[in-house]
Amino acid sequence: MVKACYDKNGLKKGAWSEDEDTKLRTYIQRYGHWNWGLLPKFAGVSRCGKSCRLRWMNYLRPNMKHGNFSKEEDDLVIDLHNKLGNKFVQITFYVKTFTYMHICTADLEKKLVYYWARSHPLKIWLNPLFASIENIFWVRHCICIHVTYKGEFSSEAFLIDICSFMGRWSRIAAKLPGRSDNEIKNRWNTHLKKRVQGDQSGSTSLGPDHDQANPKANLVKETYGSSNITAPTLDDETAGDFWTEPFLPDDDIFVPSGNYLLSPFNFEFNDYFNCQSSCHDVMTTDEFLWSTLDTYVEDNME
DNA sequence: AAAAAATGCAACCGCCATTGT
DNA sequence: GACAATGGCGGTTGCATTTTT
Repeated sequence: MVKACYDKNGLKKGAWSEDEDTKLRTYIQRYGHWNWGLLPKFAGVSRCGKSCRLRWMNYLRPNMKHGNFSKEEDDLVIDLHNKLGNKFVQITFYVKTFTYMHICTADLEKKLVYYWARSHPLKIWLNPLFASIENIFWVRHCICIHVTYKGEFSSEAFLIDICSFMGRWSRIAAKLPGRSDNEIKNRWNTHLKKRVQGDQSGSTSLGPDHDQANPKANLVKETYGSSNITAPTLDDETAGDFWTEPFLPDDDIFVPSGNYLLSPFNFEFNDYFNCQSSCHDVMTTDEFLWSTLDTYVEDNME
């Protein structure tokens, strides 16, 4: 029997009872979770909002799986953990906030882009003599930046995946339906970490350039590989200026033409720099980009 | 059978990001 | 820009359960 304990505000802590679960589940299914801070009071649960949120997200949500992980799930967690080992905070494209505030046409888009960019300042490395930003807008969880190259009459669209900024466990959980980030984290810490360490003992899976003290540097290496592209850094003093150097490699291997789907943090992007020819098709899926845009328009236009 | 140790996992805590004013 | 409220994440803890001695 779990002993009930209470915090200084008289709110219950510790394991949830069936009665509490029922109250919380019933309330959220009927009214949704509009405000976690106020919800417990309305749901009749003597818990803090954070505790309610955690209980819902990790246990009470519909379609949550419980119990043992299948081998496929374990393998997927290991694989994704290997790829997403460090939380991705590397920003590849930068745009100075005010620069595009007037470019956005719809107020909603402006607001969304503004709030996102305030915390994740973007900067695109463009030379105004050669290119200009045509439009910036919101497409589901992505920001789409449409650039036109002057003189060449060509343009391309950069689609930046905001999910790239989610935490590691959340990103893994997104690939495992029915599993919460907390559950996956526990699974990793209690089982999979040992399994992986056992597999790796005596051999290192990290590259010779891997710098254990500097994961960010590794990420840059992994992202840009051995190409001549200069990875912009958040610490760069010049990063405050919009009109900086063009985001182009020193050689002519990577010359943008046509419309590219560039999601700087997904695996296709990384692979692209490592094996440009074989991944070219993935990168030039115009159809995907424009069908996504069509969906966005359908969803948001009268 | 009982005690000790190990394990697993739900829940908590603190920090930081996000959003509103 | 400053501040406050809220939300989300990662690391950790505490306790129930299982395994070992």
